[in-house]
Amino acid sequence: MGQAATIKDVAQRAGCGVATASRALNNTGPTSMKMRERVLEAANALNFQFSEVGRSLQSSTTRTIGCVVPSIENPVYADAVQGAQQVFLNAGYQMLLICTNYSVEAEAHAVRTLIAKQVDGILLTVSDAHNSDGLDLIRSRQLPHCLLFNAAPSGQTSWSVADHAAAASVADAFAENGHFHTGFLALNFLSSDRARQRFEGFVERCGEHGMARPALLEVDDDGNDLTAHLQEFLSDNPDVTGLFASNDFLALAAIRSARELLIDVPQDLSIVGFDGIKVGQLVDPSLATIETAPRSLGAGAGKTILSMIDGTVPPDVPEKEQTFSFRAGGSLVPLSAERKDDGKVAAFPSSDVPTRKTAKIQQERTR
Amino acid sequence: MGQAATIKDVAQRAGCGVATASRALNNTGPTSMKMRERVLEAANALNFQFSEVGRSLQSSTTRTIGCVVPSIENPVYADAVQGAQQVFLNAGYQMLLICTNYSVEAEAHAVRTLIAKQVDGILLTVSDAHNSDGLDLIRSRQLPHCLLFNAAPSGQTSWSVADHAAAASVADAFAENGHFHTGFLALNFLSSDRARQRFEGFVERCGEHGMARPALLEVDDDGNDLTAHLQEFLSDNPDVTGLFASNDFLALAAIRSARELLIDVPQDLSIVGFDGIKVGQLVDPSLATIETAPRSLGAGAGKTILSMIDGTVPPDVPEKEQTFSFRAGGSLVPLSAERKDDGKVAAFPSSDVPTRKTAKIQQERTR
DNA sequence: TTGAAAGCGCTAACAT
DNA sequence: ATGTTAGCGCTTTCAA
Repeated sequence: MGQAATIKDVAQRAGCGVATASRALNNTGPTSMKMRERVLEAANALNFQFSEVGRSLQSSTTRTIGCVVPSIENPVYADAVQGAQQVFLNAGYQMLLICTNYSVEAEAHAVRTLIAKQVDGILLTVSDAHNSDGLDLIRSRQLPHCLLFNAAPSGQTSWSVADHAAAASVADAFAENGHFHTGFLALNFLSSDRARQRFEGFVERCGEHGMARPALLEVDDDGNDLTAHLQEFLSDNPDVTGLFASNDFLALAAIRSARELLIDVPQDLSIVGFDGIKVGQLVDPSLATIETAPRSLGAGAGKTILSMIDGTVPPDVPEKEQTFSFRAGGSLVPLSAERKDDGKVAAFPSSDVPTRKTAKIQQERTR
Repeated sequence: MGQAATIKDVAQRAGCGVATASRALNNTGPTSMKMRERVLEAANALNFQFSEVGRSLQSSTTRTIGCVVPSIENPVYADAVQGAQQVFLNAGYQMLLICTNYSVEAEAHAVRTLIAKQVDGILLTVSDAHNSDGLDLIRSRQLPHCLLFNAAPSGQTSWSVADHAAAASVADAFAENGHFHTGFLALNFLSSDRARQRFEGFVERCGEHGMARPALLEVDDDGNDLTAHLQEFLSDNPDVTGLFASNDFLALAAIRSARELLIDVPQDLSIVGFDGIKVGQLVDPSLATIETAPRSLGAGAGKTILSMIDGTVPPDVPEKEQTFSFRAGGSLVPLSAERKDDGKVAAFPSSDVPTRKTAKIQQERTR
């Protein structure tokens, strides 16, 4: 096979015009049995394949959908992307994937690229859905699009986890287990509106439970020296008995770091994650976490885009409460009697007043 | 912004011919300062963006590369894909991603689709590199391509782990630790030439060490009832003290299953994985495994494709020995004295003759 | 039932 | 320095 055959070659070999060849190959318009066979045979002989580029130019449609996510190294995005990709494939669409590495500039650039490529729609997760150049660009072009993981600003569809409510349910879990002094561990806090939502939801519900205001432990690097940060954090906040990590990887890393510091999880410190990645159930102690369904979200968002493109009725987004569920695990246990202090604290303003703590705890943490 | 502006619109507004507009916008060919400015301004005013489809049709190049992998739910592929994507992006190429879910039919279909989309190259992992319709299709079109993870059939470039050698080094590790009766745990054995390579390499080296022929435990489902399979396997092969899983997820699942069966890992059963995924180091016991660098493989394969496209000299593929390294971990320890039997066994043929075992072990396994 | 031709957006060869 | 035009592969009028 030398150069790729075009429809012209097929027509020539079949001894007919290109229009006839097109009609025969596409089953569009009338064709005599005889002609049809000759064309099909010619196409076969030449190993003919349509060029989608030519088709796209003339139809101004590419059957391609762009997908922009921060990183598929995070299984949450990977699963979502794959869910969407599957939906697209079944509908005869292909997916152009761009990872932004949590950079807003990359987001905007990605969108520009996708627009240039004439994608029929864009599926994307942005850093901040309320302030995104990428999104603005898409809107100005009125391109079919759907947010994924980001809560939609207003009236727009998006497939996302109810981060605020989910995080609140973690506060509930801590409260039920007697943990009133908690911490929130976050990575990429600034580059993820999801993490911020989770923090807010967590803080708010903690307040409603009369718990101390969660202390924030923010790490920027890849969590390599998390151990040092955690140690400092715990010595700064000796009352903390429960830690909520903004994702499961961080939670797992925190468990490891705690182990290094000879802090027993869950006896000395309970830890809860977020996302519900597979390995969370394989480890010991198993990870208490918020279980989410990234693959379904991706698939749903994919279907939404497709329906925007062909004008059919879009699938219903799940109810807020359906987007997550608390999953119990060995990493969260009731506060042991010896670690209990006087329980609930006063209102938030006074929450940073140190509460009583036993010598034993101090010892355990510093040995 | 209503309909997307074309270069014609820009030319019209700038009061010049399309060629001039094209030259000005692309910095190709001569243009007077005055014209250039007017064109740029017009383009700006109209929010003009080139249509890559038009460009592609005329240049018969799409600056798009196809990527076909089994599934990005597996972090190994996800990392590789992201590594490649990054390389492509830096070179101004986009990536069309198709996941095959380990189906060979999907592989061929994906390749056909990518050819129709006129991709400039294809990066792919196939089920069996020595018998792949997808690969044949690509070859018949003489499309630039590069295998990823698959060992290349002959003379072809591929970026892959030296599975055979890596698996052999696992046999070494077991031997060093006194484990002479081992098992091999595999998933998707039939749909992955990698898994088969690993098995072969492992078996071969075990033979060289005078170890018993590894018993094969193959699971087809998603490893949900792995526990039952493992139990049966261990009671069928009571001598086995070391288990080599064909990937880290399986290894982790095996550890969990062992725990359910009240088998202590690593005291009663040592386990080694493959891939070196991140969480392996976060769990307890940490996972002994073969560490690989999927991201680098993806990036390397990406660079190879790009160099094939623009005719530059391709990067060197790493030496076999550089593609992996054994990573020690808590899941593999020396065989405890009480579990030791008479050590080395005879030659392979007689390896299925049951060897002596202490009552204690039996008891531990069945309690 | 078939074919000729226009045109999708762009670039490049050629002419001015 | 600039404009005109052909042509990339395809579909779709419009005529025949």
